[in-house]
Amino acid sequence: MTRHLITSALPYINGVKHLGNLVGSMLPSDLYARFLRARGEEVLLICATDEHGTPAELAARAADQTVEQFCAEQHEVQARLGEAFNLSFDYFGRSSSQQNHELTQHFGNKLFENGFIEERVTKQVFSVDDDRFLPDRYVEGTCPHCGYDKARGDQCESCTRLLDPTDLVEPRSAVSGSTNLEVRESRHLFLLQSKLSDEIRAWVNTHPDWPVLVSSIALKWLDEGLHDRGITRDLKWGVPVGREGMEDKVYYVWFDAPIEYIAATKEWADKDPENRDWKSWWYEAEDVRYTEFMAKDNIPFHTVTFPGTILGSREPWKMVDYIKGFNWLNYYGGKFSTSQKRGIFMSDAIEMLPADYWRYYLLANAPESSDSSFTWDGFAGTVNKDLADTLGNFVNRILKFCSSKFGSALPEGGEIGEREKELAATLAKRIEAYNTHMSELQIRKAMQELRAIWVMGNEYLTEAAPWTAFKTDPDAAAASLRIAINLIRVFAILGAPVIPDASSRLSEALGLGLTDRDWIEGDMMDVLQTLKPGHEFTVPDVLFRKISDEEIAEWESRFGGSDAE
RNA sequence: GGCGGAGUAGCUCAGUUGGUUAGAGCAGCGGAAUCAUAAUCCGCGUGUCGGGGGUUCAAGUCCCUCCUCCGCUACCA
Repeated sequence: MTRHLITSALPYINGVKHLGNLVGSMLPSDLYARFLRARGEEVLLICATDEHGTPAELAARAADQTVEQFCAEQHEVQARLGEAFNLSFDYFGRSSSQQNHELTQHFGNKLFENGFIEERVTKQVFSVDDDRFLPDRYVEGTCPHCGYDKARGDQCESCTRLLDPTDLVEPRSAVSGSTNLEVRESRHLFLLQSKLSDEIRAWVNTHPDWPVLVSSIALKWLDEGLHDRGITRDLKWGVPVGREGMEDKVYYVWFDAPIEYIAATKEWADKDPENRDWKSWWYEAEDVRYTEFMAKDNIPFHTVTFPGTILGSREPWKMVDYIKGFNWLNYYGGKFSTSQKRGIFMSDAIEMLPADYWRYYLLANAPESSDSSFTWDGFAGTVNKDLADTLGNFVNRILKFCSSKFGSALPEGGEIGEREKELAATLAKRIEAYNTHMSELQIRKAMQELRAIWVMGNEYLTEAAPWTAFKTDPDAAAASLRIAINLIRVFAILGAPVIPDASSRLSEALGLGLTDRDWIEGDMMDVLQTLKPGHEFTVPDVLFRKISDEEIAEWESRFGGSDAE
């Protein structure tokens, strides 16, 4: 049977991630993994923090910590937030792990052996006072074209012209402001992507099923011609190149980060080597289907750069089968931004409301076909209407009514008839559509279908009207209540990949002990009669609370989310 | 500048390879019901499908052009 390897783009170590990061890779990867597990599939879901690079070093410096300390702490913060949002990673690794050092060096060496790497001498800006080389964008100065005094060494944000750091007038270090800069020569390894271009294109062409967003970005890069790319940096923090004459150099973060997908799997296996075989997932893994999740900024690295690394190794490593790419989640017209403190961060969100509220809203509004917008109004509307009213209130009304009229167990008596057959038929159709959308990763459509399934419960109740039937024909009321309570079980199971906490509470209320391997299958008439008369239940607390207008107003002002901004 | 994505009802969005009166949810209006978190269910949409031109028996869907927004542009990751 096919095994499913799933990876989420690695969140960068540089601070808590916002809702845009969450919905752009981590959350949908979790949804897919949970869905597949429930269908009985073997799944390995891998994520990790991406810890190397200049921003990590500077963030550590700003926090007055060593970069090792900083990364260790931030990794823990992100791991805990992942747990808080119920992200069911089988392993959440670190790109700074020993395993990744070994694998990154392995790939580097293979590429070298196979003639895809060569050394070149480059000229780089060196900041004497900072005692470090500076990436182009960490050199600031006055733009020679427009006079903007905060132009960066790679591009002037004012006139958008591309620049070279040496073009800048009065250049200074963006790290310290020091103007004591020199241009020094440095030898670096270059990945000869131009030699691999045809192979990469041929590989991309074997995947016509990819979303347009993904393949168009990949082909664009290939059509423009791949540049040979420097894959080492003059930094101390990173994977050492380990080559003679390059003792002070590390691999570029974008070279080692995707390799961490493999290395994190090894980290996972090393925790329990007797029972876990990391290599079977990645090497000659013919029975594995590999799906990657990422936002659109990551697509070139996963469709071109990383595949080039693997192809150039001339070893049979697993390459991605399907890529699910996402657009941006915007916040009142602009991007969520860490540096500008715009938007909502995972740590803020989880303090305000439980994970399920965010999970459902984000997935129901996932930016699949284009950028989508977060608004507080929309968020509260979705939570209140879909979760509290349609789903939560259904559970509440039916269990309260049953318990007050018949006691806290499924009542006996009555027979099911035509109405229930219709319900079963519709339910079967909707579940099939839900399964299809989930399998095809049409996330918003899947959420619409899930919601439609919840609505069916209320429709059924309106038609069966047990509160009316009870007065004249208690048996008929009992029969429809049994069906309705069985629907709650159906909702608990189908909703588990999306709102796992609520599903657990429903499972508990119905005394079911559902696991993440349960799913709804088989004849729907049987499904709707799974729980028999006499089966006991408890009435849970309100499943989802409503968000008030006052809260919306408060959050809008607290997070700067108003159109008047 | 180049490349890519997007502009569809008040709001958020669907609209397969061009084909009957352009759809959903929310909001709004009317009705039913009263078990329930004042929740539910039913009914109601004359929208220049960004503007203009073209191809076609037929275009939101193809072609050209213009406008607007967003992203990428390879040493931020």
